Amino acid sequence: MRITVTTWNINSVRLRINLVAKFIKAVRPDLLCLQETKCPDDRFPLKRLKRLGYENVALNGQKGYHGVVVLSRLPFESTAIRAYCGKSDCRHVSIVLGERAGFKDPITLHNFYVPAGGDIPDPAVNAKFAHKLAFLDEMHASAALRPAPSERAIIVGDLNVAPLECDVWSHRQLLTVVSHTPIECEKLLGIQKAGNWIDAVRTFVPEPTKLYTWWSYRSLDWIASDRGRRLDHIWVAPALADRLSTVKVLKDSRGWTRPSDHVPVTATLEL
DNA sequence: ATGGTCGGCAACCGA
Repeated sequence: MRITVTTWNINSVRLRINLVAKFIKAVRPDLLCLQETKCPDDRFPLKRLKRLGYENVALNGQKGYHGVVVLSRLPFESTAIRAYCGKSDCRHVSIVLGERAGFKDPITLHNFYVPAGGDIPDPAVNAKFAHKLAFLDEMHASAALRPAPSERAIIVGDLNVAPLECDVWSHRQLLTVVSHTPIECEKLLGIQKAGNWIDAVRTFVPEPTKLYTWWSYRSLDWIASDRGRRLDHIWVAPALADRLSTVKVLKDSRGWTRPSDHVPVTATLEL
């Protein structure tokens, strides 16, 4: 059995529902994890997505900001939502695939939208950056994000950190820019290390090859300047490491009409 | 060196 998992910060699911449909028709992932849906659950375009084949939906949305969802062609055993930093922000949803989906051994999938962290990389003067660091600390401390050796688990999402030098267009110029400051990179890599997570994307595109998943809207010519960052991630637990067969970053979608500033990242697992 | 653009939702906030 083969499953495909996509993560995509859609930056408003209602505005870009036609781009979601276009992506689905081209890629048809089994699991589509979106972030920044910017949509309350009762306004989510459920019918359209069900018609597109996604009958199983784990929603965690709110009005105006944030919001995550897991859309699935396969039925879930369970879903869960975790609140981080004592806030009601919709930044996490997880699902478990099991016997109903044809898996004897369950697979847990976490979908995260880590706070972006504002502009000033100093937690003493920027509460948004302090929130981001606290959020990463809470992820580090979470037992749910430290899978046992036999446990089949996946983390995806817009983690809003580009941890490696080759995850940004200029390591030197971004050292003081939120998303690539040393403290964030250390914290993100610390979470990865504590859970023995494998960075699925870098399994196929190893360092030092440059690879990005986000290009700012504030660029006259995003493709010519190519000042990107790799903010969107797929990590797998050790039990799934040798099951990865492909990873694709759909850079073309950044050039679609009225695009998201993030592009979809898709991993394939042979189970 | 700075400012540049989006989306939500109705004045700015967040990215």
